[in-house]
Amino acid sequence: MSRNYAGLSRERILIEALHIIAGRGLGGLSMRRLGDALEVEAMAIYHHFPLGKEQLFTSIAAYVASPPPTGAAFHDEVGEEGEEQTEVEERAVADQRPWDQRLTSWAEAYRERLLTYSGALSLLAHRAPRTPNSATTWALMRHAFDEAGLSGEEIEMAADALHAYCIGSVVHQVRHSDEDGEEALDAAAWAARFRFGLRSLLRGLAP
Amino acid sequence: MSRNYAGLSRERILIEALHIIAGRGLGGLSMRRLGDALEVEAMAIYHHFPLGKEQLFTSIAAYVASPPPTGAAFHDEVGEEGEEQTEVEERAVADQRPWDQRLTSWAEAYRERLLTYSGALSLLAHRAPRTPNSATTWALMRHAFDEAGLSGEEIEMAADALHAYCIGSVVHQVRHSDEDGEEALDAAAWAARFRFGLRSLLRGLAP
DNA sequence: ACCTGAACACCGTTCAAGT
DNA sequence: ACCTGAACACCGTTCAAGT
Repeated sequence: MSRNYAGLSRERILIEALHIIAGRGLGGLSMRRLGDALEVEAMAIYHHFPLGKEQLFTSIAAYVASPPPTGAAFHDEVGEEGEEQTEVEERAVADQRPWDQRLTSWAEAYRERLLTYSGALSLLAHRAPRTPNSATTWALMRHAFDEAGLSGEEIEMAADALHAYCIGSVVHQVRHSDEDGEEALDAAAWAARFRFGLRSLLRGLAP
Repeated sequence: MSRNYAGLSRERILIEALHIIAGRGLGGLSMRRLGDALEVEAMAIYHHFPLGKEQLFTSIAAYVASPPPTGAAFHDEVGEEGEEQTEVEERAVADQRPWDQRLTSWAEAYRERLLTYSGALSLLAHRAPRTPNSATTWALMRHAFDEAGLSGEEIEMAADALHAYCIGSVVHQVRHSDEDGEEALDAAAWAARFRFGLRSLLRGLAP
């Protein structure tokens, strides 16, 4: 074929990659299959991800780990503050509920997102992307844990613990929900367990 | 070569695979490279792992996630109670320290093991092996959380939360310790953060 | 700039064959 | 039972070429 300006973009490639991962698992994602799904030769992808599959993986990890209501994750690494981001930050600060309710909302949204893209979960184990809104999350944490009475390094440690609990909960659920065991838990039961542990952790973190 | 009875075994293959993962990462583990390291044709591995690489991965996950002082993880799936296991169980029950100290010891040992084989961490996200001593761990949890005052389903939820926190902490550390950020944490700092969150979680779990 | 197509080195797995 | 060696389909990536 002569011309094939397929309107390829990083965003389209990323979305299609997530489709394939959702359908056939992470191992089912190959550059050739991704090219087929995009109706393009596989090699065309390298024009948008010059560093190849590893770069694609990193971008997927960034997309999954960040909770953007807009397409903030697709902005280039240059950390220019988009309008959406400031908006999110303002909303986070404007939230007048008590600190534990704010963190509960954040944690449940984060869990939801990780669960939605659970097929890409293993990518998060070795890739820490510089997500544009990680600063926003950090601001939210600092604000909430400060209100809770923590100070200095305690805030950092509490934020780490909360992140760890969220990621670990989803990993734990994904690990065990494929089980054929006697009593397999449904989604609601897993959510209840998540909230139980979350409540306990937040209670224990407050001095 | 005519004869090459290389004394191959599931255990030798597993150990060598972990070596390769430690040195070159999970992506660097190929059947052919594994064969080379064992001084054997790659295809010989299929005699010990007939289901191929997927079975090898599951076995690695089982080995990493189980804390056997002996080689308990290599026993066949047939759940015969080995002597070592009963021994471990007795030791766990004989531990006279308060419940939170017992769980702290368990959690720190679990974390240590996950950290030792952190290269295989992503395998744990999608494989829940029937580990021989998972029953032992469960007994320890039940005993400890029962002593803490939890009852019925609360004990299960607390045990899940503890597991989730441990896995998530290691994932979080591995994700971020490769960072080139301004203040990279050393191993001791990460351990301190782990203990801080663990203490908080256990405190919050007690009624 | 954006995409193609052939090529290269590597991969997992099957299968018949050797001892 | 345990391992070899050739073969097959597939993979990631490079590179010269097309528009």
